[in-house]
Amino acid sequence: MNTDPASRQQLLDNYPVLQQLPAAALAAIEHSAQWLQVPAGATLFDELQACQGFPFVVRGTIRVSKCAPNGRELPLYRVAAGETCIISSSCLLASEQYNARGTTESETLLMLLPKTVFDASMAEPAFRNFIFHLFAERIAELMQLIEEVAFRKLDQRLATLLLGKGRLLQVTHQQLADELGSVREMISRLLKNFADQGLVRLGREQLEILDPAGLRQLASSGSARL
Amino acid sequence: MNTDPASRQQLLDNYPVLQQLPAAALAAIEHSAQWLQVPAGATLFDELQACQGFPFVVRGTIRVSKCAPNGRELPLYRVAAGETCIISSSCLLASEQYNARGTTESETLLMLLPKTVFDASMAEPAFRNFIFHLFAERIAELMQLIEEVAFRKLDQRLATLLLGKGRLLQVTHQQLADELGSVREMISRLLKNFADQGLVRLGREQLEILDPAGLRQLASSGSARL
DNA sequence: GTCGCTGTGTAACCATGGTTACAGACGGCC
DNA sequence: GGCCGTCTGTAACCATGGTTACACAGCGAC
Repeated sequence: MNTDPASRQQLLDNYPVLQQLPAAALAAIEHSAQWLQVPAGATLFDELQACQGFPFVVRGTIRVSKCAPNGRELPLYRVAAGETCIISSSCLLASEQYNARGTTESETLLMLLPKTVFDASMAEPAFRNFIFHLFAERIAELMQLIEEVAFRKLDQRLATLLLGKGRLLQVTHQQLADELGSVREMISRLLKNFADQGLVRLGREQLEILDPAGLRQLASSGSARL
Repeated sequence: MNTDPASRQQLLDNYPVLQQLPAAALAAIEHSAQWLQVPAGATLFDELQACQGFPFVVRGTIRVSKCAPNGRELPLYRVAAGETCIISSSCLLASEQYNARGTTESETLLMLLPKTVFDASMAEPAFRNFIFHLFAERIAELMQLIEEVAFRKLDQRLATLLLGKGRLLQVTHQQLADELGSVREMISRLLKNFADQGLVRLGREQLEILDPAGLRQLASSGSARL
C-alpha cells in the first residue's frame, strides 16, 4: 500500500511494539493497512456505527466524546500519536457498535488496521500486551471522569482545567465550555468570578493565570460563587 | 490451601477458563490463592488502597462504586460469579491504587489471587483472553454510565432503573437513591409524580409497576415534573 | 470607512435537584 | 397497649447551572 518511508518510520517510532512483532506479522499489517490523511475537525467515527478498523495515530490527535441530544458534548479522552483508542479496541473485540464520537483535533495521519488483521494481530503476545496495558491505564481516567461529572461542581472543574497549561492560555470561552460539557455563558460567568477574585486576567481569546495557588485551592475544595 | 471440594467445583464451573489452563498453571493458582468468606455489606477494597489481589467471585456479588465526599455514592458496576473486576485488573496491570470502593452485596465467597500469581497467569493466553474480553465488554457499560450522569435527568434515570425487574419490586426509596447516586427525598418526590400519573403504585418497601410502556416512554424522552 | 463575523459581557429567568426539617405510618418487641 | 426504629410524605428553601436575549468590542475583508 501507499507507504511513504518517512511516515512509516514515524509509525514505527511511535509504536515500538510493531518492531517487536515477527517480520511476517508486521508485513501482514503493513500490507493490508490503509493510510489516511485527515484534516482537522473531521469525524472519524460516530455513535451506533460499526467499527471499521483499528487506528494507529501517526501524527495529530483524535478527540473521543459523548454527545448529548441537545448538541452538548463531553470529551472522554484523547488519542495522541503512539496511543490507542480503547473504544475502538473494545468495539472490535466485542463486535459492538461505537458508543461515542471521534473527531480529529488537528490535521491527522493515521494507519487503519482492518478488523480481520486486528484480530489476527491479537494472536501476537507483544501486540496483545501493548493493547492491554493501554486499556488498563485508560480505565482510571474514565473513573476519574465519572467522578468529575457526578460529584464535582463546574467552578472546580474549570479551575482544574485551567491549571497546568502554563501562565498564558490561548482559548475561547466556547472551547473551555466544550471541554467541560457545559455552555459558553456559564464559563463567562465563572471566569468573571475568577477575575473578580484576582485569580485570572481576561482578554480576547486569551487568559492569564495570576494566582495558580488560589485556583488549585478552589479546584480541590469549596467554591465561592456569584 | 483450604479447598472445600464443593467450592472448588463451583469455582471451576463459574470460571471455565481455569480448566483451559495447563495443569501446572492451575495448580500454581490453587496453591497460592486465598479463599475468603465475607458477610454482606463488607468493604473489600477502597479508594487509594493498593490492590492486594485479583478476586474470583464464586458466590455472591460485589458492588463497585465511587463515593462523594458528602457520603453519596454512585455504583459503577457489579461483579457477579464468573465475572471479573476491571478495576482490580487495571490496578494490578498498571500497579496503581484503587480508585473506587468495593463492597459485598450479599454473603460472598471469593478466591483471591495474589498479584505475583496474577501476573504470572497473564502469561497464559487463555487467561489473558478471558480477562481481555471482559474488559472490552465493561467499557461500553462505563461509557453508558458517563452519558447517564452527564446528560440524563433523574426522572428518566429512575424510570429506567425501575424497568425490567418484574411487576413488583421490593425496595426502599433509599436503595433506589443509592443506585442513582441521589438522595431519598428526590426519589420520594419523583415516585409520587409517577404515582400521580398512574405509572406505579406505592407501598411500604414495595412498588408496583402499573404502566411499563409509560415508564419506558418517560425513560427515553421528555419528562413531566412536579 | 463600514459590513459582518466571532468572541465577550451580562442580566433575567427557569429547571433541576439537593438540603433541612418535620410529621406520621408501619411493624416489631417489651 | 406503649416504645422505638425504620420507612415514607411533604413542604419550604437554596444552590447550581442551563436558557434566552441582548449589547457591544475587536478585527479582517471589501
